[in-house]
Amino acid sequence: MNIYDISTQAGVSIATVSRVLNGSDKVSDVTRQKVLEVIEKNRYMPNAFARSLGLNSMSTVGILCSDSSDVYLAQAVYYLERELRNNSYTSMLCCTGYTRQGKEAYLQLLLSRNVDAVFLVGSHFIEATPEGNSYILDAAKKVPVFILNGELAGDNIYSILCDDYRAANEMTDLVFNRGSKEPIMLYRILSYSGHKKVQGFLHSCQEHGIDDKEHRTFSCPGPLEETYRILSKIKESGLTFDAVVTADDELAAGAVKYAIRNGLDIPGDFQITGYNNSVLANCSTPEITTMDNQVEFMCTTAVSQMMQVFQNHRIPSRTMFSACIVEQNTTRRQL
Amino acid sequence: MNIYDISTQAGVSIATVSRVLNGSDKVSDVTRQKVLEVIEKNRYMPNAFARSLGLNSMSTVGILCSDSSDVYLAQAVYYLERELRNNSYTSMLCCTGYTRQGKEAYLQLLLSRNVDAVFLVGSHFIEATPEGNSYILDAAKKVPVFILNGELAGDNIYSILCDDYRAANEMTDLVFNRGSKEPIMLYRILSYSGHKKVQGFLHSCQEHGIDDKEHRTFSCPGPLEETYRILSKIKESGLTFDAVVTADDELAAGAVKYAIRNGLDIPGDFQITGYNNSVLANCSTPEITTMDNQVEFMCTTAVSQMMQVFQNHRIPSRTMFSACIVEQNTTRRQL
DNA sequence: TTGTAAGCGTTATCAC
DNA sequence: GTGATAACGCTTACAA
Repeated sequence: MNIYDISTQAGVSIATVSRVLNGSDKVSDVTRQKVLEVIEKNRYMPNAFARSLGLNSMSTVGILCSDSSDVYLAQAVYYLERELRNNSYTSMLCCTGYTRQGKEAYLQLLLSRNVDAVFLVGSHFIEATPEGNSYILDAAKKVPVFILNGELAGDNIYSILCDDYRAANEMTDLVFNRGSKEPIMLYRILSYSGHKKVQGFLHSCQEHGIDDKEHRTFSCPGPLEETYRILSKIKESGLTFDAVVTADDELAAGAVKYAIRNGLDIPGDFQITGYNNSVLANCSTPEITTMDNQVEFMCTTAVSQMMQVFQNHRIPSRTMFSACIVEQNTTRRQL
Repeated sequence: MNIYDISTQAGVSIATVSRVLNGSDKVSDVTRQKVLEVIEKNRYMPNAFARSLGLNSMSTVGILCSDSSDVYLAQAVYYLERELRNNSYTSMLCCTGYTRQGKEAYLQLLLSRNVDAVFLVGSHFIEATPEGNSYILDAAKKVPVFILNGELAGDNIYSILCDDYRAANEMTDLVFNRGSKEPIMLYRILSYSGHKKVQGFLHSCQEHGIDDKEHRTFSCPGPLEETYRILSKIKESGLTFDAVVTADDELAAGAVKYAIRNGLDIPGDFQITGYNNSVLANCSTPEITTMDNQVEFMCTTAVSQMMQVFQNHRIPSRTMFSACIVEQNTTRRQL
């Protein structure tokens, strides 16, 4: 069943059928009615491939993320997809893993499918060296690229990101205000946002006269139990600490485990802060003080920027927004 | 830059270029080399739309799920996407929400994009009445439909699901064996799998001589704090219970909260079991005994079944696999 | 082994 | 308002 069959049955040309399908007003009501009837009767649906070939677009965008089962990224993917669909775009999801190779290959894959735009979700995508990011610049020659929670300067590239530096700085300030004398920080890796968070932590330490601050940040890329082990090792090494500022809620949950297993009183002896305001912060008991980095806002902003770009509006190449602290029971005495 | 440009530059016909692109062996090495060179030089990529129009396929499948930010569904989406990509298919993700309307609309949307198959992830898709599922049967007339963790009989429909009845039954048995005298059960809603889990719980209660078992199952669709409230209410109502068997890890985390806030000793006074073996089970302290329902296996199986269907192999319309208990510290005294 | 030409099912530009 | 007809860029018989 194609447009020819419909045109024959309705006694009109395919051009007219096409006009009806695309809501052109240059069709008489009588004709339109007749055509619609035939379409309805046959449950005809126009062929998407032929349509895309003509229009050179399938109203589809690519979402690239390292791992869509990560609680934070899963949220982002969810909101992105919702907003895109609200704007009549469908989403192709590609999980790249964390290797440069994967990221490049799957970006290529999306481009080969002629997507209209690409969203890179998560700061993992940005490498430290310019050559490391050349594949993104290449992609941007074909379609607009939106980087969520990461930043890269370049033509046709738009970065939408949370001010992680300031957020981590404020979070560390909070911990000091609540009585910590010697906090440490746990982060995953020094990705774009990981780096910012560490800097924010260090700056707050500086302001509060912590001398050995450079030795108070620790990478912890592994799963939950590793967080526990790393904290135990830090303790054994002789470094003392009374608060753990972390780069995500899972790390914080690991720190809660450490505190409970060691019989530490939270938040009296030991404060903990998370990041991302995810379900993990609330699953934990006590509920973890965390940072709401506004994933939903980030995603709606990104999609709305995409729509603007498609309408040839000029938009800023960099949009930064602030996060806000959600204080719960790992920094504040429970009510 | 299209196939004509390449053919001109290489001094061959478009048919030959096409053959090279598609790895046909009916091309001489010399010609192939020349063509590949030109392709390389121009960084030519064939137009996906034209290609799909000719082949009537874009090697794309639709993944429909109610909410991809749900920890369990996010896992499933992740594994599905990975397996599909390994088999050279890309994934269109559509989150439908929980209304019948949404599910139907987005299934239509995917079909209108000419996907090669559809995956329905989560038991929410199956309605109690046959009319409620007619839209799935309709879809199956066009493309194979794979239902993950749900079941529906029909031509071209394949159900891959975990034996939730047996799993819940075994989990409840475990709780009895560990000394519980009066367990209760919390479930989200009576979806296909929700129903099975409740039945499994009831059967175990039956076996263990619990008389008022019908009054010991409770729906708890809301977020974490609601679980706490519901448990408090049950307590107030006068019903006593010493174990909570739940239908997912988040419910279990809520039960842990309830126990801790009430100063109950876990697992001595109070046992808790989760479901799904998600990160939430391990984030909690104590770590929650949970059910590994093998999401990864489910997804790889589904995708491999899809590949078989595409090769016109006959495969069973229903595949059920068993789950296995991951016992942790909410049922067993910590080592 | 290579080339010619006929689809694939739309959209869009012209005439009328 | 409507209808021919030419793109769109590929795959694939069939012919050579």
